[in-house]
Amino acid sequence: MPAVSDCIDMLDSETKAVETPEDHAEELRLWLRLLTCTTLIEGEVRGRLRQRFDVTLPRFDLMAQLDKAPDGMTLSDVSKRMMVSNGNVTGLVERLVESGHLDRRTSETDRRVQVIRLTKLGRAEFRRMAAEHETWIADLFADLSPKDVRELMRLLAKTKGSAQKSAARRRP
Amino acid sequence: MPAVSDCIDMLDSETKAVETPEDHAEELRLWLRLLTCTTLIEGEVRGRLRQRFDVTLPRFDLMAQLDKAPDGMTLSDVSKRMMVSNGNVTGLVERLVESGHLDRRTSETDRRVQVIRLTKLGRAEFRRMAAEHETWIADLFADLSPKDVRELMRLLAKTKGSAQKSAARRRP
DNA sequence: CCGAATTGTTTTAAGCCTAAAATGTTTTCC
DNA sequence: GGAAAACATTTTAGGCTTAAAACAATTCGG
Repeated sequence: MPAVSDCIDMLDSETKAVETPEDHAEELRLWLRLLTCTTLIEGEVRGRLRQRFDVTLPRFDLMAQLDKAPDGMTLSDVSKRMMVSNGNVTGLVERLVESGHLDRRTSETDRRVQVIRLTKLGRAEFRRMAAEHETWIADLFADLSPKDVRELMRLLAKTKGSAQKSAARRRP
Repeated sequence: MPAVSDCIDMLDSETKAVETPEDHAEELRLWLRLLTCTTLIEGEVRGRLRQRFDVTLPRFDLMAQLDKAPDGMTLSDVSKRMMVSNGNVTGLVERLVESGHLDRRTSETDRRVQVIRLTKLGRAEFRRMAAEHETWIADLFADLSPKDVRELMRLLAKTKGSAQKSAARRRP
């Protein structure tokens, strides 16, 4: 049987007339668990990349973006895709050009734009790492059934949508 | 109708006699989506903390750990809980002691150990931030029904367990 | 009891990351 | 055409983060 205060809360939330301090402990716990999972997996992948290939995770991520774009990408594109700041990409690219994994040139048609591509070396090294990386991920998620995976995909898609809407509300 | 190669794969995966290159594209997509969700929410929370309270996310996270431990924690405890390196905590604590949010003292019984606590100021400021933080999280997850939340919690618990097992397999 | 592991923390070196300001380029629109 | 807005990138200053090595204190096993 619901307590009186619960009924009042329900009325409030329906009428939206009064703001009562609502309980969001469940969402908070969900967020912490989501963060834990990501941190756990990310740390594991970071460590394996370092041990097996002596490469950092951000470098790998950047190369992964470029592998999907044979014609190259602009720094802005990369920055949006990776959801990191512009300045971050500048430095990352600098180091990867230095090590011979990336090729960088100024666009012919718009001199503001820098187009970057994987070099032959970069692509070869990335493919080699990516193949192994995929097995790590499979292993990390090994306990999930195909149905679990589908269901998680669905719920995370909903989560992503929800978060994007919330972000847009703040920064329209 | 399944292709012949699929049947062969299924036999292989049952008998475990032959290693065939299996397809783990779904798990990979799941991992990328998980990472996207976390990055999205984390970035949003980071920005709001900075705008509203001029505090960084790591500082907030550290204070959150200490708020749950009135008797204080050792640096190692904090490091494990936050899943970050020891050296990271050292610097973070340094800055928070400097700003008057934390109190740090050497343990009486074990002179290796540093025990840190929130100061009165630290606790007050944290509580103020935490209250608002909770509403942000609620808003970010607003599109999820209570059932969605429960289901996500369950699947992420399973994911966490799976990842921990996988990590333990590599580093026993 | 004492040397050897173990544990807790700090230091070091390098890289990652952000927000904000600065720089150079293109587009817009009067 | 030219000023103003928008865009792409870099720079700056500061903080975060890691792995590995160094240091300090305790515990363990003989």
